Amino acid sequence: MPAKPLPQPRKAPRQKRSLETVDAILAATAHILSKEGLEKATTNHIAARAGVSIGSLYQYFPNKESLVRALNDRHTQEILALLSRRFEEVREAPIPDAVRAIVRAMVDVHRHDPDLHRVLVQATPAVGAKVETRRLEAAAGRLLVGFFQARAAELRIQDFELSAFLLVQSVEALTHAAVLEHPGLLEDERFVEETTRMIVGYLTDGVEPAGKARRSRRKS
Amino acid sequence: MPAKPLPQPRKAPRQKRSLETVDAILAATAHILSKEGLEKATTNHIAARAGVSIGSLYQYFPNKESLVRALNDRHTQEILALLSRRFEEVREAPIPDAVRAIVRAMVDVHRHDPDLHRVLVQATPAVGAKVETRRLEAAAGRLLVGFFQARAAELRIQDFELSAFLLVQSVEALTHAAVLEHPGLLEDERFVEETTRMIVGYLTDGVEPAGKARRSRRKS
DNA sequence: TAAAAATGCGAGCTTTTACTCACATCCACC
DNA sequence: GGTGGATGTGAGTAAAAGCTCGCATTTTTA
Repeated sequence: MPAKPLPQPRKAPRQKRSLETVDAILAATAHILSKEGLEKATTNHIAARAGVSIGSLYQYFPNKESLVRALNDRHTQEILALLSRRFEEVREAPIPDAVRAIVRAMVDVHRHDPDLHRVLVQATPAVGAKVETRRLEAAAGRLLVGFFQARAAELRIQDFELSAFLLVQSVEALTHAAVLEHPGLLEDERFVEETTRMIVGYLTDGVEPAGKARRSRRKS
Repeated sequence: MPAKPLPQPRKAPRQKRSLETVDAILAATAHILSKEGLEKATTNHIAARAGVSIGSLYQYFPNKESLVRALNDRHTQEILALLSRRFEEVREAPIPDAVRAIVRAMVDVHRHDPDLHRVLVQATPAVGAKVETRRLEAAAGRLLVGFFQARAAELRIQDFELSAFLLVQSVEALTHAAVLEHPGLLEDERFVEETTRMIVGYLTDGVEPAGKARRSRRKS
């Protein structure tokens, strides 16, 4: 992979007028991506929809990639902010409640604008934005590891890093797959419940509230 | 999304000579995709690398998409064939062994040519080939559901379809994430073990060989 | 209010790239 | 060996889309 030209970031908007321009451009990008798809998202089309000239667009975004990147970054930030908050909230909650809250947070984020998320998932690798996704996954992983450390006594997992990787990837994939293939699942309580059950089982050993432990004995 | 023109499939190769041509084209596509990336994979470049004229390429592949599709289809078939075989083999194996075998199969498939897999994962959504991936997931899901039905007595899951969805998506995501971000993990025994443990825990209730059941009692 | 800076404009340039077509060559079959 | 179908060729076409640049307009500043 030969190094890309690496375009200089354009000047940042300073006046109110230009801030609105940038907003309009991003809004148009999001709208076109989610309603018309990636291939219809040409810079000229975006500029037109934003009610802005193509020249103005290139004053703030050095190239097409940076548009998708900007949207993706925003998305990424939102998710991370929400996750941080949730992790804070459940710091001392019972494990099942904590896990459920985190899973539900992920579902909620994606329920907001499924179309946009779908296209971002699809566009992100094509553009160079895999980096951002990776950063998000890493940050989420760190939050999880922190949680594990604080609650180590209640967990039976050994390698926190590895476990965090498994869970981050699984939950991300499940919400994405739901968005892409079974949008209905995002509204389905069972989806959150089963996912929670899987994770809690992995982290602890069984979800049953206590004492109700079942022992299915098989041939050793 | 307006319907695509849907290009007619070109004529199939009949003589040995042309079969070799088709092979060379596919090999070149795979090579360029895995070594130079998606954006370098122009039709002219592929034809050149294959030692074939651009005209010949278009005699057998109606458009660029169909090249990536053909590769992806082949990949998909391989995975499905391997999975079918493995599911057959473990039909009566203890659950943990069965799960481990399936997980390992997925890892093995991706270990073969990680670069190609990486690019396919990245290129597939950009091209229309999401369909094929979905078909694979559906087929894998059916294999899993079949397994669940045969072994229902040993499982505590209720909704086989939903559980199959969770597991198919999780395992696929984990192997892909490993390929993309931590290629080393594919060689790491712990990766297979932890993934297996997560799944077995979800399916049954705890992996401990029997009698060794642990009861971590928490505040109800 | 005048100069300077920031912002906005959009015709059109440039490059890229998928794809065609008219023709040459090879091979099977009689 | 000759005929017709299969196969191979690659210069060239056409369309798309990213992006520039010279200039107009608005806002800030002094």
